[in-house]
Amino acid sequence: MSLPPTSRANSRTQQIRTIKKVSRRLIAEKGVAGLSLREVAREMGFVSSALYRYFASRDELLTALILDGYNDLGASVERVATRHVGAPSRERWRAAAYAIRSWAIRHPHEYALIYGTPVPGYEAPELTIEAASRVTRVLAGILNDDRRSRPARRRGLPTSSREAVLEVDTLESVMPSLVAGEYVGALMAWTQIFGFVSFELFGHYVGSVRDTGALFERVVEELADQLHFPT
Amino acid sequence: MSLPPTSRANSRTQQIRTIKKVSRRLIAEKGVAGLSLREVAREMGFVSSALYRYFASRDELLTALILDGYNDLGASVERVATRHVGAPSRERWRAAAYAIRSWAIRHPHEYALIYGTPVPGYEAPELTIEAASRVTRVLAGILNDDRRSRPARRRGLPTSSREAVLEVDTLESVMPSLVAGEYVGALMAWTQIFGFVSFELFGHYVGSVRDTGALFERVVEELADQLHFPT
DNA sequence: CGAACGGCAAGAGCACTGCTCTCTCAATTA
DNA sequence: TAATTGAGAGAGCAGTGCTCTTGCCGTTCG
Repeated sequence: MSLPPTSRANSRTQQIRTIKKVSRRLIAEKGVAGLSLREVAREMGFVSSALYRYFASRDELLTALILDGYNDLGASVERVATRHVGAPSRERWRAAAYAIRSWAIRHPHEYALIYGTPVPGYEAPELTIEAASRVTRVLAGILNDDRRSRPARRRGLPTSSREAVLEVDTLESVMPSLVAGEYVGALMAWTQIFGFVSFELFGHYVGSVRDTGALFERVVEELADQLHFPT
Repeated sequence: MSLPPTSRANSRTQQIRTIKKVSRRLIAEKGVAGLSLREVAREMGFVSSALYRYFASRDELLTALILDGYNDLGASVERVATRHVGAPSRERWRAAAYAIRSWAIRHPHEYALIYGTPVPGYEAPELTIEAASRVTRVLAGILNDDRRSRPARRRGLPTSSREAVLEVDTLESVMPSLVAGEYVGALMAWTQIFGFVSFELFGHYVGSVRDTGALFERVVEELADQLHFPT
């Protein structure tokens, strides 16, 4: 039942990695609710109580998986945005948007895990919000780069009362070419994409939308218009 | 332990009503995951197996609650839209949008139940999609009434390739003054509101948005602009 | 009027869950 | 080499959804 000495010598982080890997597979197969510590343990060939050496509770394991989810999605979108650096803003924007949707479609259960109903009595550990903001930062970054690259056009967006809407602390230094009103634009575009993907994945478009892919394309273009990316 | 004969005479539908009422309370207190048939039974003063006379499974109870949720939200939005019939389109639109958000804030767990992660292995019974579409229909209805009331302005929206995106069967007869492209507009506005409310309720704006109420006002106005509701 | 019927609740029990505790044994460190 | 630490085993608690059998009681039918 026990593993050979070579894998017994596996480092702690190695074991944690395996636990999360198995958990992810189980979640992908049977959804978040179908994840059971006992089953993970069973698959790894040891007893359930042993898992508590690595994670203090099921919720702690879930939190770790959520964090990984945010980071995986975030990294995926960042990668695409980096690959398209220098490309026309609209194209970069498209690429990022498609990357989000495609990640969600490839990992529906993980998407549900991070953007669906908060699992326990809903607690958002500080750690996660940093990882969670990676997507937003990429989108805002694309907008920022666009404005920096064509600094002439000042759109008449009054920023007076609108700045109060946001927490600007983390923003000011990072994307100087963005006025707060434009940051709101990026945030709203992200909100729209999130709404779309959630509706699509959770089946809320069934019965009204036939070709969700085509609709998404259109939504992305419309958002690009709203963000004033030149055609 | 058993109830007095008067309530023994309660009709079956009455019992079902109580079960759902207690369930809703428990969900409101401890979230969807915290709903347990045994606890419902305990609160009603009888044994868990008795509940299976009324609901074949926990999932069936949940499905019933989901249906009720859709209908409650739908009715709430319809009521507001009806109350503002004849009012300027923009005002009707505002009222409907605020009704959605306020219902969600008042029933966060029920909102999570119907728009969060699909609970079981995710099954969308045909029954629910009708109830689920009530909100969309109200929003599209507002748009339809607006276009009917000022039929002159034909915006140059090419509807050729865009109709293919939608299921138009249920739509054509119900809102004749809407071209498909505009129905998409209503659908997207609803998607945006859904995304906003979900982000707000599930804590995804924590750390970036300070005053969500103010931001929502702004979003509603911007959507009204996009839908071409006159100021 | 009495008997069969049908719905309702009780209770026991199965298989499962998360989690805690103690015990043992092996590897690592002093 | 001896002491310390860490990891897994195993039993056990309280809780879950769900099933099956038993018995009660009001209604309905012969």
